[in-house]
Amino acid sequence: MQSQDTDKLGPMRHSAAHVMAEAVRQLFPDAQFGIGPTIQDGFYYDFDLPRPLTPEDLADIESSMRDIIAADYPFLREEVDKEAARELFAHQIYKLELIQELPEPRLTVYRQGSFTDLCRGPHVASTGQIGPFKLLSVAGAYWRGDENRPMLQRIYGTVFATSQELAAYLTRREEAERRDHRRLGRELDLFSLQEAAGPGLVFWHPKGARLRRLIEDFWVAEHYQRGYQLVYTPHVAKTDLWHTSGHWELYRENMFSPMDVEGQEYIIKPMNCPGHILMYQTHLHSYRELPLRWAELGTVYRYERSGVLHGLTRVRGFTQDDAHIFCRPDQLESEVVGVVELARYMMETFGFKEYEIRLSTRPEKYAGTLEVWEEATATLERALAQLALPYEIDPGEGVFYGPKIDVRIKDALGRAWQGPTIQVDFNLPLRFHVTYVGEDGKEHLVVMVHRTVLGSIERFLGCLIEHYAGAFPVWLAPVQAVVIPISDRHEDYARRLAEELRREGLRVETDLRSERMNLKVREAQLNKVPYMLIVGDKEAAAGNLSLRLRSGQDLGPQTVAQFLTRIREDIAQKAS
RNA sequence: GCCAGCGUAGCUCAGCGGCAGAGCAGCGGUUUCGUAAACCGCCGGCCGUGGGUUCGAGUCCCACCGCUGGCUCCA
Repeated sequence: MQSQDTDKLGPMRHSAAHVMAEAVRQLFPDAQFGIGPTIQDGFYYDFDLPRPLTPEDLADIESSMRDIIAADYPFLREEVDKEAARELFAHQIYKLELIQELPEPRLTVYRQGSFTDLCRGPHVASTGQIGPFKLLSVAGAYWRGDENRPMLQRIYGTVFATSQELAAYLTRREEAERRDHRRLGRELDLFSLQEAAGPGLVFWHPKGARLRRLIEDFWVAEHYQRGYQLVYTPHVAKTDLWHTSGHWELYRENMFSPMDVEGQEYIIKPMNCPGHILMYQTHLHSYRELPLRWAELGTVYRYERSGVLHGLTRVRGFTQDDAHIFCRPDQLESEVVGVVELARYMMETFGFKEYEIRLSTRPEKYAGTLEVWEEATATLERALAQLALPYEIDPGEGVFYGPKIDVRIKDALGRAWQGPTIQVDFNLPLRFHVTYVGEDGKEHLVVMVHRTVLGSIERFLGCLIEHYAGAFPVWLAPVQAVVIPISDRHEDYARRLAEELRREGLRVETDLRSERMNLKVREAQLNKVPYMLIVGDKEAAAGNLSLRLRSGQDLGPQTVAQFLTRIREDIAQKAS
């Protein structure tokens, strides 16, 4: 059923793109046309127009599209040779470029009504078969994705087979907006970004800091348990170090400018690896010591172009949950397995049940020899096979210094986020001459693995906020319970109850404002506090509490012991 | 960085050449209440910043800063 729908949806969306192009040409007869493909949730078409599009234009285009659809023009497929195609699109510079580059001698064009487009198809039989649609937004897009080429105007739209599905899609977008971490970050008072400080720099408010610390504590405990050791390294280092590492040459565009300190140049670190390597080199290492797994919640600063900054997910200062594993070649496979297992455990703990794994192989520009690349890539494949994990190969997408495994996690709305990454590095051990003394008494180059499981704390928290829609499970909730007295005379009891629970290690607040209970319940609910403990005459007399969940459920009277059992269970399970 | 849009009170927004507004939040009071908003009052603004046009500029123009949606890039 699903596949039937998607089978129809593709041609429908592609056809809608053609209809949109026709409508745009009605409005702008001199428009130059780029390409108009289908995408994940709809379609787009790129145009070169004499003036910028306005929201009113979108409405006009939509109504022309409705006319074209109502007229039910058939889509006519036609095969032409390149010469004929060039004539057909004689005034369309972008189409001519496409024709020029297509390898096939014969091309296809599709006509509907008065409009003809170069297109492989397929399309629906006629414009009338296009389902309910909506144009969504206008954006600039470089021709062929190249920032040195002209910028075209792209219109995004979507089509569904039924109006119910279209409505469901639009509702899903609204839901995503409600969960937006930037909005929830403000509403729940978790973090802020401030113009006075500069863009892309995050301020963690007390509640957000609490959340962050809880995640970091969990992260630290898991790492110690799995044989990692924690380290700390400085935030700045002499520019020379970055020359040695190769970052100055290869990563400079992402680095902040050097600063002068007593005539020496220093740079704020964009990565943690050189620091770990310097520590490694403070003494000789025997093959018996390896692997060394050094982890650091390392805060790095990278220059990002202003236009790419976005909430917590793209910032200029962030903390990587970084680790570098120094190991022997024969240890690489088991180390990779260990990292993937750790990553999987952490992701599942945070409620991410679905993910996709990609293995990126050797790019065109690379460090090291073909042999090491092949060996390392094969090792990564063996590790994934050992774990029986399905994965896709991304050819040529590896970093210049080694192949990598990327994990993309899916959140509660099915959106994909960049999660754990594991990268083998052949470059830095060579550049810094990072070695160990082997069984044979000789020096051997270590194999170095860079890995993160959360990516960066900032981005991960952004993702987590949206995943949970701000309603964090009890073990992560900045405030786990709020005690709500019904009237002033229950204040003492409320205080004592909160104090008792805090002594049990729980994060409990009291709401002693001179407000009605209804308001306090409402606000606790809006703040997504998991438990509301309501206390009035009956509770004060009985020494118990009345329990309400943020789901709205009223569980009635509970003893303190009952509540403790319940919440401890939640915390232990890292559930709800 | 590029294209487009947007910056008015802490937040959400109205005002679009002629006296800066509303709701919520905050503060003060009244109310002491049984599971999602009690009532009354008060405070609150270099209308993002700088320049220009005009008798007069939140309002029109220019530049810069920031944000939003994309593009490119990315943890």
